[in-house]
Amino acid sequence: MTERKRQILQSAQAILKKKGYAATSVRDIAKSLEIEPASLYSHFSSKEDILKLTCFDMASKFDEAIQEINTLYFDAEQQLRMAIREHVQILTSHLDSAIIFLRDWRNLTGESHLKFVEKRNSYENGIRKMIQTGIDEGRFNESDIKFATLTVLSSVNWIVEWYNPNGKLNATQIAEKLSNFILSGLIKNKL
Amino acid sequence: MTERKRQILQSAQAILKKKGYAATSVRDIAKSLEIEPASLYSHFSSKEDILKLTCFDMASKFDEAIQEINTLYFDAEQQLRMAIREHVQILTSHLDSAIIFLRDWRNLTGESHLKFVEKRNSYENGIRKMIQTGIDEGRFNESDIKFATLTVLSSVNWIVEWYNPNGKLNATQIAEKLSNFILSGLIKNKL
DNA sequence: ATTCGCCTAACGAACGTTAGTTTGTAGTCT
DNA sequence: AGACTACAAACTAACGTTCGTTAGGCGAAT
Repeated sequence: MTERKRQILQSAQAILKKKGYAATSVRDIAKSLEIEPASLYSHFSSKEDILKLTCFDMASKFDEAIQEINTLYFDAEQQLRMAIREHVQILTSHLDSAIIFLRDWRNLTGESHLKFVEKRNSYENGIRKMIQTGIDEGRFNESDIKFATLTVLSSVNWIVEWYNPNGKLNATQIAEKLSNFILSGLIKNKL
Repeated sequence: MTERKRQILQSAQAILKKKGYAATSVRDIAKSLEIEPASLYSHFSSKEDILKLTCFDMASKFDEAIQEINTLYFDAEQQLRMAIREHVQILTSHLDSAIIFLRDWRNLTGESHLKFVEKRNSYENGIRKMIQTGIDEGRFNESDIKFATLTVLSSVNWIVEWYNPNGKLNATQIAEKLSNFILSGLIKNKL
């Protein structure tokens, strides 16, 4: 990927974040770069190509994070804390891409769509396993495991809807607070 | 609203839910009803009209729910539990509309957009007040109040992404589990 | 001499919407 | 009972616009 391509991609993502993929035209993207629409096709093969790159780029980041965590032999609580921290870190440090990744992946077509869903399920599965381990270790409350997984992911993902890079909470602080919140819902009371 | 109009609206919402507002054409909607695209304009003034009706209909439901709860003088925990239960109930019993409401409101333009954001903030404020009351009463942990509010709403709203009307958990059960999860993150440990 | 980035020009398709008309049905008057 | 009116709901046909994309060329840098 050339420097210029990355530059264009970034500019495109800023608009896609604002307007959504389907509501954004190739001409919108070109305009923001002050080039002609046709010029984009020197860098990308199609509009969907931009979406594909964005979505799978983000998916890889999450993939790497969870795989790295899994190679470390921590207990379930520590693993989950790390996963949340990494997840928040990825979301907040690539906010534009993150929003597109979470909101617009549905617009992927054909094989890309299938592959994406697969990757997403695989990540979800990774989180699920951590929670399951916590239950097996007797540290987490027994609960509907799918429910717990999705609740965890939802609180984490919604961050992108309100996170403000200039706000008073930085990514690390958010991750910390969120971890505490989530884990207090999972961990057994020590009576 | 005539019976036929309601019927068309429902059919339209089913497609909007699947494809998203921006990616759905007037012709798509017409096709599913087996009528001509132009015929839709006997019932709606524009494509956005359909979106407007859907979004503000849902907004009213949430509005009514929170106002009713506020007239009951329960303590913060009870209020929040009721709010979550009602919220889940509304989402799950109007799943198509709910998804459009949560995902596509950004496509509203002009005054509608402004008004919607206003209504949304007002609801968010209602939840925030409940949490604040809980803190003031000394029952909830002190915490960043905005953060807490958004985390609560996020876990609740994400339900629409995975809720299955034919799944093993019904709306009431989900509300119950979710309330427990959320409140265990808010309520002070009784040491 | 080749490649890169961009251009102009234009394509066919799909878009939201309109104007004006037809059809079926229900109620009213003779 | 049959004719007349009124209205809702659909139709046909088309409008101007915007869409994603392609073909082919031009200038500057390597």
